[in-house]
Amino acid sequence: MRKRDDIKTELVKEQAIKMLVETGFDGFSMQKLAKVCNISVATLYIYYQHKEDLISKIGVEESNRMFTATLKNFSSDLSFADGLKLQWENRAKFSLQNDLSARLIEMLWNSPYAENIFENSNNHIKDILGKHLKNAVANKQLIPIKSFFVFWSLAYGPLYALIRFHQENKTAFGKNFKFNNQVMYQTLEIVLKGLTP
Amino acid sequence: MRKRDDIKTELVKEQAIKMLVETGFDGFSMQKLAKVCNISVATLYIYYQHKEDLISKIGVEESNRMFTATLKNFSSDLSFADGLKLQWENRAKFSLQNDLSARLIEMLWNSPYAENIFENSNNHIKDILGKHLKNAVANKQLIPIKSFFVFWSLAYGPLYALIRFHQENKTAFGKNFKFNNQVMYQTLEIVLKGLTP
DNA sequence: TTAATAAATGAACGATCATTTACTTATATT
DNA sequence: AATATAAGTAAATGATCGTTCATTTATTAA
Repeated sequence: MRKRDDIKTELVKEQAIKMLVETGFDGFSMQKLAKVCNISVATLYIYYQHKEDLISKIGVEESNRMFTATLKNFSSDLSFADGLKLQWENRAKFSLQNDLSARLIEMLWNSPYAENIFENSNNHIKDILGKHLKNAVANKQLIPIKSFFVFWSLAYGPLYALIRFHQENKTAFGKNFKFNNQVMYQTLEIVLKGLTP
Repeated sequence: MRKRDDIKTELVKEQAIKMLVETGFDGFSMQKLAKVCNISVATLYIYYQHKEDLISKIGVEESNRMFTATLKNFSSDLSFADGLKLQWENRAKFSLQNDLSARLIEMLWNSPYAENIFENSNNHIKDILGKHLKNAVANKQLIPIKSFFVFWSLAYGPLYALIRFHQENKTAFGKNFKFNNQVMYQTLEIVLKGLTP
C-alpha cells in the first residue's frame, strides 16, 4: 500500500479552480490541468472518475465550504437583525478571502453542472433560514412575509449584488467599485429598514 | 451578388443560444451547431470570424435586447417609485418571455467573455439610472444614498434574486418557486419601504 | 526483508475540436 | 443572357480533447 499524496491532490483542486475561473469551462481541460500540476493525466483519473466528476466534486466541496462559513456562529434563535448581520459578515468575509472559489461557485450556479452540485445541499440551509424567518415573524422583529423566496430576495439579494459588483471590479458594471464594511453596513441598514415593522 | 439568408442567420443565433444554455460552454462546438442548423461549418465562418466572435456578438446582441427592453418607456424624470416599478415590470417581462436569452446573459456575466461583451454597454445604463437616482434624492422621494452601487443593490438586487430563483426552478435552491406579479409587487413594496424617507 | 498493493506514470487511443481550402451555387446588376 | 460576386459547401487539416492501458514506483504491513 502506498498513501495518496495529499499535497498533490490539493494542488489539483487549487489549479482546477484557478483554470476554470480564468479560462472558463471551455478553456479548461484535463491535459492542461495535469501539465500545470506537473503530474500525469492518468493520475487525475485515479483521483476522479472523469472530467465531470472532477468539476462536480470540487464544486460540491467549495460550496459546502462557503455554506459552512456563512453559517458560522449562526443560530435560528438569534434576533432577526443580529442573525442577518452575522450572515452578511460571514458571507462577505468568505467571498473576499476566497475570491476564486466564490467566482467558481457563481459560474457553477449558472451552468448545467448546477443540477448535480446543488441538488440537495440547500435543504439544510433552507431549514435553518426558514426557522430563523419564522422566529423573527413570531417575535415581531420582521414584517409578515409568507414566501421564503420573497424573504430571501430582500434579505440577501442586495448583499449578493454588492459582492458581484466587487467580483466584476475590473470589467463591466462594477468598474471602480470597492467592497468594504462601510458600504456593507449602509446597505444592511436600509434592508433592515424595509424588513422591520 | 447573392443575398445572405436571413432565416439561416437567425436560426444560427437561436440554436447557438439554446446549445450554450443547455450544454454549457463546454458542450458547445461549431461543428455541432452547424449540424443542428443543417448548414456547413464553413458557413459559420462566413457569419463570424471565429467561435469567440460568434459567442461575443450574440452575447452583445442579446444583452442589448435586454437593456432596451428594461428601459422601455423609462425616463429619468419619472418619480422614483414609478420609475423603479416600470423597470421591474420590464425586466421581469423580458426574463419570462426570453428564458434562454436571460440564462445566456447570466452565464456570460460569470465567464471570461464578460470583459469583452459588457465592456462599454453599461455606461449608458449607468448614466440613465444615475440621473434618476439624483433626481429622486433631490425631490426627497428617496433617502440619501451616496454610492450608485449601494443604490443598485437595494433597488434591483431583490428582483434579480427572484428572477434567479425562477430560472433555477427545476434545480437547486429555487425548487417549487414560481415567479408572478403578486410576488414581484410584494417584494417591490418592501424595497420601497426601505428606500423612501 | 519481502510480499502486497495502491499510487503514479508515459504513451497511446479514437473522437472531436476550431479553422481553412478549393470549389459550387445562387442572385443582383449590367 | 452574361458577368460579377458573395453565399454556401464538402472535405480535409493538424491540434487537442477525454480516457485507457501496460508498466513502474513507493510505501505499508507482514
